[in-house]
Amino acid sequence: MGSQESLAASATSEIYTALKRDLIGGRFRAGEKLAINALKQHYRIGLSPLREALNRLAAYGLLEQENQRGFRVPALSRDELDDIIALRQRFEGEALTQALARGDADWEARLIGAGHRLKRADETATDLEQWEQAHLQFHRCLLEQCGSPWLLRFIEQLHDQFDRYRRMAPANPAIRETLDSQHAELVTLALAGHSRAACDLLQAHIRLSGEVALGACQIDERGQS
Amino acid sequence: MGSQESLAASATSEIYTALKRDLIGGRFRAGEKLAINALKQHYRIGLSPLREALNRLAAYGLLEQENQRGFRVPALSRDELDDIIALRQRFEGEALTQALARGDADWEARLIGAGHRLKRADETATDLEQWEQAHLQFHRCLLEQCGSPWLLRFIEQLHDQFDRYRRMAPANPAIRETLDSQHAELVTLALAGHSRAACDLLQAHIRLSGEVALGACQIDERGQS
DNA sequence: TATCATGGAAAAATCGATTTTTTACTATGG
DNA sequence: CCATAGTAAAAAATCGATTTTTCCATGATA
Repeated sequence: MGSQESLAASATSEIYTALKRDLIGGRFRAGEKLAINALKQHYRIGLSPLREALNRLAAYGLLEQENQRGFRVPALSRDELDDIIALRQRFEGEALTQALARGDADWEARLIGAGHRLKRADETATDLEQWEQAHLQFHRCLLEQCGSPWLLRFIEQLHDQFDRYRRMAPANPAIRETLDSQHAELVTLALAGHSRAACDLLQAHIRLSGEVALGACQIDERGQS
Repeated sequence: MGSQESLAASATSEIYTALKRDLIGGRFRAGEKLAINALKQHYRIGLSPLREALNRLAAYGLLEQENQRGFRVPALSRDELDDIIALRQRFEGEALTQALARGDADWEARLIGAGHRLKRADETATDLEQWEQAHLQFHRCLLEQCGSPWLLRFIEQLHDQFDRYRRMAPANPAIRETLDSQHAELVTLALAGHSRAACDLLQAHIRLSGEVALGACQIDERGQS
C-alpha cells in the first residue's frame, strides 16, 4: 500500500542491489577475484540468482568476467579515472544545459527538495549510506529533466564508476566543504536559469570531486608495489 | 561486450553472442515476450547459461526485464530513435576528432584495410551478415584510436541499439548508395587529416542512416494500431 | 453487467547435484 | 636447476528437478 511502484522482490534483483552497493562502497578490494561460494554464504543466497546478478554487474561494468574463470573486481587506474572524469564533465554539462532549457515549476520544486535533503544529510552526517543516497538523488534530480534517457543512463553508469574510486579514496574534509557549498550554489544558479554559469560550476564540481577520487589510485598503486 | 579477452568458449558467452545477433538482426518482434522454454529448445542450450545471457542482455539494454515476469524485447519508439541518433552524432563526432588527433601510421593502414573490406562487401553483397560485420568493423576502426574506452563503449552500445532499428526498417537502395560512398569519403578525409570536414561528414552519415532507420518506427506503429 | 474470488495450467525463478575446467602441487626427466 | 607432464583439489559452469509466482478461464456475488 502506498508505494508508487510495486517492486516485486526477487532474489536476483535483491542480490544485484546488495552487490552493487558493496562494489561501489568499496567493500571489495580492487582486482580481487570473487569467490562465488563465499558470496553465496555471505549473502545467504542460492547459486542461480547470485550468478545472474554477477552477469548483470559484469555487463554494467562493475565486474569483469573471464570465461571459465569467474568474476573479478576491476582494478583502479589513473587513466580510467581521467577518462571517467572527462566524460562526466561533458555528459553532465550537456545534460544540465538541456535540463535548464526544459525544466518546469515542478522540477524546480523537486530540485529544491533534493538540495534541502542533501544539506540536512551534510549537517547530520550520522549515516554515511544515507548521505550517499541523498547525494546521488540530488545529482539525478538536477539532470533528469534533460529529455535524453540514454544520456541519463550513461551518466548514471559513469557516476557509479566514479563513486567506486571516490569511496576508496581517503576523505578530504577541506575539499568536502567546498563540494557541499557547490551543491547549494548549483541550485541557486539552476533556479535563476543561468545556464552557462551552472554548467561551468557543475564541471568544476566534477573536477574537484575528481581530485578527491584520485586518492584511490595512489592507495591502489602503493598496494600493488 | 567490448573486451572479451578469453578465447575459451562457454555456453553462456555463445548463447549471449547468438541472442545479441538475433536481437539486433530483427529476428524477434519488437515488444515480444520471450518464451524461455522455446529459446532453450531453439538454441539447444540449458536453462542456466540461457538465463545468464538474458540477464547480460537486459543490463546491456537489448532486453527488458520485469521481476517475476520474464524478459521482453523492447518496443521501438520514434522518440528513442531520435535520442539515439542525436547522441551518436555527438559521441562519434567527439571520438572522431580525438581519433584524428591521435591516429598514427598503423591506424591509417588499418582504416584503409577496413574501408577496403567494406567496399568489397558492398559490391559482392552475397551475405548480409558479412556486410554487417564489415560495416561494424569499419565504424569501430574509425574511432578506436580516440583514447577513451568508456566513450567507445557507449558508442558501441548506441550503435547496437541503432542497428536494431535500421535492420527492422525496409531497405532503401538509393540512400544506401549514398551511405556507401560516404564511407569511402570518410577514409579520404580522415587520412587527409581534415578533422572538421570528417566530423561533419560522419554526422551527416549518421543522420542519413537515421532516415532509413526511421522506417522501422512506421512499421511498428502500423503493427500496433 | 461489472467486479471480484478461485483454481489450475503455464511460466519464471530457484535450488541441489553433477559435470567440466582451471589451478596448485608434485614428481620426473632433461 | 628449469621445464614439464601428471594428478588431485578447487572452482566454475551447467543440468535437471522443484518451488514459487503469474496468468487466465470460470463462476459466484452484488
